[in-house]
Formats: sequence, C-alpha cells, structure tokens
Amino acid sequence: MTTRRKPSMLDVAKRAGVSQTTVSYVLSGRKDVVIPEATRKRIWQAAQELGYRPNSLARGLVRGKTQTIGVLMPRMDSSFHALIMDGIQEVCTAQDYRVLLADSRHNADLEARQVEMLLEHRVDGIISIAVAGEASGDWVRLLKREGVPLVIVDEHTFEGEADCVISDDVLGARLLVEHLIQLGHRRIVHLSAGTEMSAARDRRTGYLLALQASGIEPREEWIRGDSFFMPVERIRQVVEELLDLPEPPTALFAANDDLAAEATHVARELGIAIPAQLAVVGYGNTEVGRHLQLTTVHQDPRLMGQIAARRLLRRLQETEMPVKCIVLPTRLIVRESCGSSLKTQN
Amino acid sequence: MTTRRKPSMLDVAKRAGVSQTTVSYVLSGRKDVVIPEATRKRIWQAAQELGYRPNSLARGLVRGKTQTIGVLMPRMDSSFHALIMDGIQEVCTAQDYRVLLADSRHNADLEARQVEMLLEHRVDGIISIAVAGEASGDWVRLLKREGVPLVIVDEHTFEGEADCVISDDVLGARLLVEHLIQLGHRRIVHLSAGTEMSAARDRRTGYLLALQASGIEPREEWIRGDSFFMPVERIRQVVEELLDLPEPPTALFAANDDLAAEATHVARELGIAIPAQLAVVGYGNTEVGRHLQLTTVHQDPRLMGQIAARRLLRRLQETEMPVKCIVLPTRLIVRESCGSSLKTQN
DNA sequence: AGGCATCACTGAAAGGTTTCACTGATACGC
DNA sequence: GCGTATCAGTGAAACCTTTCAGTGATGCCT
Repeated sequence: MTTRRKPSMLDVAKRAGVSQTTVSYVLSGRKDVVIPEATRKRIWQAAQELGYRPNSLARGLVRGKTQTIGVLMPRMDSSFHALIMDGIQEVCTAQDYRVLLADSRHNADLEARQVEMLLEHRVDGIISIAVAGEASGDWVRLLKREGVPLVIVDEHTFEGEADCVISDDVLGARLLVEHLIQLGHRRIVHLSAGTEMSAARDRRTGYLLALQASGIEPREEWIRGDSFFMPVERIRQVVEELLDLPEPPTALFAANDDLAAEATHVARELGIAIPAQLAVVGYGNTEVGRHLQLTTVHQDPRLMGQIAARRLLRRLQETEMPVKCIVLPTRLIVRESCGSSLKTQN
Repeated sequence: MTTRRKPSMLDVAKRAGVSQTTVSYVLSGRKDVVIPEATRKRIWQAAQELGYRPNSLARGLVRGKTQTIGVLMPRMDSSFHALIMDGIQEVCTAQDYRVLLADSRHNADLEARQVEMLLEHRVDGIISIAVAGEASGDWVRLLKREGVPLVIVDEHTFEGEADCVISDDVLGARLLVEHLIQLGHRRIVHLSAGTEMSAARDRRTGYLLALQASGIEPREEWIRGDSFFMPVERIRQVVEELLDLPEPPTALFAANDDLAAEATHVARELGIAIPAQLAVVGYGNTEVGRHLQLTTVHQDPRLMGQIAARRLLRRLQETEMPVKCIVLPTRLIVRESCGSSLKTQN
C-alpha cells in the first residue's frame, strides 16, 4: 500500500475535465463567476469521489488571511478562563473562524514567544485574556505596529492602545464593601490579588473608596495577598495573618470567590463562625461561590468572551474603528455568607 | 504610508547577499549543512533588521507537517474540560506544538464538520475530549483511514480503534457505593449522567456491581438522570423524584461532584439534613466538591490531558505503536457529606 | 600534477491554492 | 453580415518555504 499524496485541486480538475481555476471558483463558492450548474455538479462529484479536502495552508498563503484568531492566556485552568474561552469559541465557531490557542504559563518570556508564534501562523487577530504586567507592553505595541487587531479581556492597563473588555470592578467592589458597612461592619479586611492585574487593583480601589466614603480610615495591615494564583498554602497563611490581627476583622472581602472559599475554610478551621463572627464576601459569582452561599458580585465571563470575539471579528472587517474599552455592568448578589437578611434574586 | 508586504526569506537573502536557500538553512537551524559563523551572523542580522518572521503556512505546506494538533471537545465550559486542556497545553507548549481548538457545542453534525476543519488545516493529530455517541464512529474511522493519529480522553467507546485515556470509573463508583453500604445504607439511589458517555455508563455499572455484590437488589426507580449537562431545573426535578420515592433513599450517589452539589442544594431546600438524613457522594474531586466537603473519587483531569498529549506526540514520532487504552487509577476521598467518621488524607 | 574530499554555497522544483488577465464561442441587435 | 455582449471557461503568476541535486573553489594526499 503506497502512501499516496492527498488529492489536490488539480486532481479534481483532471477528473472533472476542467481547469484548476474552474475548480477553485466552484469549490470556494464564488458566485460572481458564471459556471453552469452541470459543470458545478461534475466538479462536486469529482471532488467527492476523490475525497478532496481543501488545504487551508495554501489558501491562507495566497489570501493573506487565515480565518484564524489567536487566543493568548496565562493558563487554561480556572473556570473563569474556561468560560471566557467558551464565549469566544461560540462566536468564532458560529462565524466560521478558528481559534489557535497559546498559553504563557504565567511567564513573560514565554508570553512574548507565544505572540511571535501566533504571528508566524498569520492569525488575523488576537484576543488576550487577563494578560498582565508592563512587560506585555512590548508586544502590545508590536501588534499595533504590525496592524494585527488585538482585544484584551479583563485587563485595562493598555486601554487606548487596544480594545478591551472588562467589568466595572471598582464599582463592584465598592457595592460589596458598602453593603458590609451598611450591615455595621467597620473592621473590614481585604484578601487582595495584588497590584499586577488591573482587575485586582480595581477591586482594591473600590474597597478603599467605600471605606473612605464612610469615614473609615483604611489600615495598611488590612490588605494582604498578591495574586489570584497564590498556592493554597500561601492563601491560608495570608488569611491567618488577617484573622490574627490584634483587633480582628469582622468582615473579609476576598478579591474573588475562590479566595473567599479558601478564606471560609481557614476561618472555619480556626473555629470562627461564618457569618456570625466573620462576614465573608467574594467576587465573580462562580459556581463555588453559589454552593457556599457566598455574597458576591456577578460577573459573566462567557459574555466577556463573546463580546471580545464579536469586537475582534468586527474589527477584522472595519479596520478603521476607533479603539474602545467596553465596561460591563456589575450587580451585587447577597447571600448568606455576609449575614445579611436581605436577599436579592438569584 | 503604503501597506508594505511582510519581508520574506528572499528579502533577507538579498540584504545578506546570499541565496534564499542559505537563509533557509541558517534560520531553520539545520546543523547538517556547513555554513560559517560569519555568514550566519550576517543572515541573522539581516533578518533582525527587516523584522523577518517565518511563515508557518508556507513551511507547513512544503513540509507536510504543521506542528499543530487539533483538540475537539463538546464545549469549553466545565473546569473538568478546562483542566484537561491545561494539561494538553502544558505538554504541547513545552514540546513546541500548537493547539487548534474545535468545539462541537454538543452537536453531532458540527462535530463532524469540525473534524473536517481540523483536517483542512492539516493538523498532525487530534485529541478528542469526552466525545460521545455512535455518530462519532464515522469520523473516528475516517481518521484511521487517513492515518491521522487520534487520542480520545475520558471515553472508551472506540477502544481498539484509537488510543484512549480514561480513569477507572467502574472501580471508582464501586468503591464509593461500597463505602456507603459499609456505613449501613441499603437504599442508595443514583443521580446518573445517562448512557451516552462511557464514563457515565461505567459509573452506573460500578454502582450496580456494588449493590449486587452486597445482595441488594437494584430497583429501576433508583436511577434517574440522562446527562452530565442537564440544565439546573432538570437536575432539580430529577433529584426531587429520587428523594420523593415511597421508600426514600438514605444515600445518593451522583455521577459527578457538580450534580452532587446540586442534589445537596435541593435536599437542603426540602429540609433534608446532610449527612444525617441523606448521605451524598459525588465523583471527580473538584473544587466545588472540596468546598462542600463532599465524599468523592479522585480524578486528575490535568494529568489525563498531559498523558493524552504525550501519547499523541509520541505517536507522531513512532507511527507503528499498537493502539492502547490507558486507565488511570482512582482513589476514594472520604469527607463529611457521607456521614463517615473515617477520614482519608486530602 | 592529478585526483578526491570538503567547503560554502546556489538553482530550481515542489507544495496547493487564488486571482488577474485573457480567449474562444455563442447570441443578439440592427 | 458585422460589431458587441455575455458566457464559460483557461494560463500563468504569485504566495513563501523546503529540499534535492549540483557547482565552483579550495585544501590535502600521494
């Protein structure tokens, strides 16, 4: 059994008794060229019989477009990232675009190399999810120079240089903390995700704004934590520090639901009753938060992905759209973990 | 500003004063061809100055290999799928392979079209995650005919026709249910995920085996549920049916942790105390399960992804390996939700 | 001095498609 | 019967790389 070459357009052309050009016109469905139905049928049949499959590489090479977008992200592990991807996929699949994945494994060098990889593959545009740090500025500007459209999700550090899709985290955090203050809390600590990512910064900002608006002087030792991706032991250590303060907090605002869930565990292990002795609130409205009855702020990562993808695909058509930052609204979801008697829907 | 063409090898060649062939040899790092260091330097510099970026499409076209694998999955929403992806990504990124994503949105037609799409892109191989149904048999056999390596994750329906990576779900379910029986339960119901996916079938099988081994006659009305992806309302309805039986169950085995979590909610809403009145166990050892203190069986989706990717990449080298089904061991994790006093590690 | 090996390259084909500029042939109007 | 449209295609270049088969020019051996 000789491993035979895959059939090409030329093979189809020969079998159908026409030129390769005609096959191309028919198979790529160009309707501005007149080919009678009979000929089309012959070509379709020949293609069918040979098991012909168009070669996207050759097509991309000559067209200069690949109908492929690149998606860059630090890792594909949390459900937040997964849901953003799901939204992107949904839109891209519906519009017949392909998705080439690139992860940076939380490593700036690799991130830059992955961007290079995507460009080598001649993707038509790039969506980057929650990418961080000033180091990323280099490739963000590179893409701009090269004219490769970029949409950044959940990060607005490069607002003005690329489209971005974020949620209103300052407001969300503020709503959450104001809710705690209304419940009578004054010593509210923040399990933070650091300052590298804008989402983390914004939530901290909203926290501080809420305190200040109520005349509560924020204390330096009330804020701990440095990333959304701290290993569990680190989270536990930080939470213990916060709970062991000389004047212990009565409420804790975690930068996302996962951190809040972990904080809940630690508190329980320390014999602290929730919400009686400690109110805990999270951020993001994840499944974990729902199951733990966590008061939180609603976020819709799938929608963020959809919007990002739609924006990118639109930009591939209309090149000259002004860059913008799309901010999704947030909404407070009150559940048991904060000890509130009020309940919102959902 | 004229939109100028991207620099090609020929441009680099001209600038460095050598032939295109030489540039190719130097830039693709072939060490079997002798080119003095001075020439290499000149070429690297020329490439640098021009901002040359190799074109993977052209390379793939001539090489007949793309260093790209396709990943097919129903959707990218659950963290189970995300973690499998993460494992795949990790291995592929490390070995300098790219990942082209294709989702079928739980639709058999689209699934077949996505496979076709991957083949048009000339991927070197395909990993398919939790793909189901006899309809998939068509493209599984197609890939075999075309000689495109395939690894199937979390599904062994096509064992023998393609490599697969699964966990020992029959055993896992059996351990779980035997544990319940040891705790004294006799009326154990199963919130099932139907019969379409092998994982769901296997867990049901393990459940039945455990009952039979203890001389408990399984009743038809003890098994309800038809998919891992039931909408929440459907899950609730099914759980209520199970809990409302004339002789109510004392234990419930859900086909995965998410279903178990939902069942827990429903039970609580019905005023049923867990584990006092109803023991609940799940499957998969997910974050949700951990936070709910759910007794479960450990699964490592990231590892499954890694193993699948390693298997596929290896098969791309050694074409003639026999097909095999890799079965990962499972491990019982006892927590509070089953009312057991024994505790295992983790 | 002649033969051979190695060095440092080069030319051209091949890979599969799209697209522009054509070309015969038929039909139609007058 | 002639000019012009439309029809139904075709030929060849272009896209960018890899790779095979060479080719002069040295260096070395005997």
